[in-house]
Amino acid sequence: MKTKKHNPKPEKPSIAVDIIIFVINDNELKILLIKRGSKTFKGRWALPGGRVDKDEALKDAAARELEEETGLKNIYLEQLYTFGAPFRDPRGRVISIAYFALINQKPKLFPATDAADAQWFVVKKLPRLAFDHEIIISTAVERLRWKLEYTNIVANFLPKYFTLSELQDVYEIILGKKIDKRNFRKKLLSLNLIQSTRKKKQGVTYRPPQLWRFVTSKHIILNKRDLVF
Amino acid sequence: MKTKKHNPKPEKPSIAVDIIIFVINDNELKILLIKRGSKTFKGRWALPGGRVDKDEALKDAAARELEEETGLKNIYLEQLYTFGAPFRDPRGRVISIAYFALINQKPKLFPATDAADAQWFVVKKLPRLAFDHEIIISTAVERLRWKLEYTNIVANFLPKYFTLSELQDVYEIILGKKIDKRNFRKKLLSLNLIQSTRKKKQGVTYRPPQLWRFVTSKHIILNKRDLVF
DNA sequence: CCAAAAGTGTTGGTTTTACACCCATGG
DNA sequence: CCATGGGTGTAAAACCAACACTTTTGG
Repeated sequence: MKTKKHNPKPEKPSIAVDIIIFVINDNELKILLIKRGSKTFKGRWALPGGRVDKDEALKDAAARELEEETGLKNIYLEQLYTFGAPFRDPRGRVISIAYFALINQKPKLFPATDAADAQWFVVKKLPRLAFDHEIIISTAVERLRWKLEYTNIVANFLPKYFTLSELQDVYEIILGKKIDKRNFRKKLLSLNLIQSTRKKKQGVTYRPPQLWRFVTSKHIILNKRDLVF
Repeated sequence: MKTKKHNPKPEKPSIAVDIIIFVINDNELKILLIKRGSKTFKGRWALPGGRVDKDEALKDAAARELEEETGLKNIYLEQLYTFGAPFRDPRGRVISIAYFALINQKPKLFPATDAADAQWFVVKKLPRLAFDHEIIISTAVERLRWKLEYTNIVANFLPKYFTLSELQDVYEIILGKKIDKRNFRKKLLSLNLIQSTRKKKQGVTYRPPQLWRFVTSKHIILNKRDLVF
């Protein structure tokens, strides 16, 4: 084989970021979707996202879009994957770098001006989506499940203080299966990711559970074998 | 917080793909680097890569660049990460989608016309590199190690028929540690990824080892606990 | 018969899984 | 005293880590 000089048509596609914002609410894993107001895919639901500014880092663009929709700053954000199929956007080529964010409560929403509406959807019951957003979302869910098992990423879904049952609930909701309570506690405690505060949850009508917190808010990658339920 | 309509300067950066081509050779993990002939970073070594054509899928662009440099087709290619820091390229904004490729032997090289040279480098002893390519490479090595432990990706480094020692060598080289031979065999055989051919390797001056092959060339994701040495 | 690498099992320790009852509180 | 979820231990099975000698071939 001889090298053919490759020359044709280098193009300048548009660059966008799309964000999957995950939250746990009402015992469900949910994501935020925006109802499209502009003509392409008008009325369909889509991931929040937008253009990357000049001299703006990709992650900063994602953080900005996140803040514009939710008002939240300093949120866990991770680059997911880059979607660049030639005709994924009917208006012309758009390469989208997808990020996902984890938040610990539903914020008030500030739907961007080109959106007709914004709503939280249970991940297992999504409406029809615009573009290739189904694939982006399922990639994100897969990654989330995966990282739940070998990082301390779960911390981002919880308030500063939480009970072991609340923590277990998050695992069960995302992994989609029941975990034995004793085994769950044994394992989590053995990892030294969380520590007991000496406080108890107030105002419950049953035996008050202890409150725990994560030892660190840094992202920790566990030993591969560690967190498999 | 009120939604500020976000409008300023959406730009059209250039899009490129960069490829980390891994091979195992002389008991070392190596990658292909290109010596830059054009003025920016002239003389420095860099990853092979190039522009994405109009209507060309990102992975196809990576595959094309790979073929242009090596003549190889139908190679395992996986999207690694997207690097888009605003000033990573001094000529202007370039967003690079990095892919990595695994090949099972050094091919003849066809250095592209804008390259002064192309060479294989041991990953642990790289020269100074252009752009942010150190970070791209270390991200790739990390991913490779990780995937070695929970997929059958290792198959791509081996010829169709191979011995168990050759397979073990690949693991040891990439993971950078010795593995006990008996435990290695026990575990690998229990996974049913490989099967014995009834043949033996010819022309060796010692007890001829059995030849094995992978049951499938499809990418398989193992049970998380499975392949940890 | 020598050199070289191939091939092969056992044991002890650790981890995982499965499983059920009593406790502390508020009403 | 009832309802509610909180909190706790044990035993069997599976898995992992450490370890050394015999075999087959070519020269």
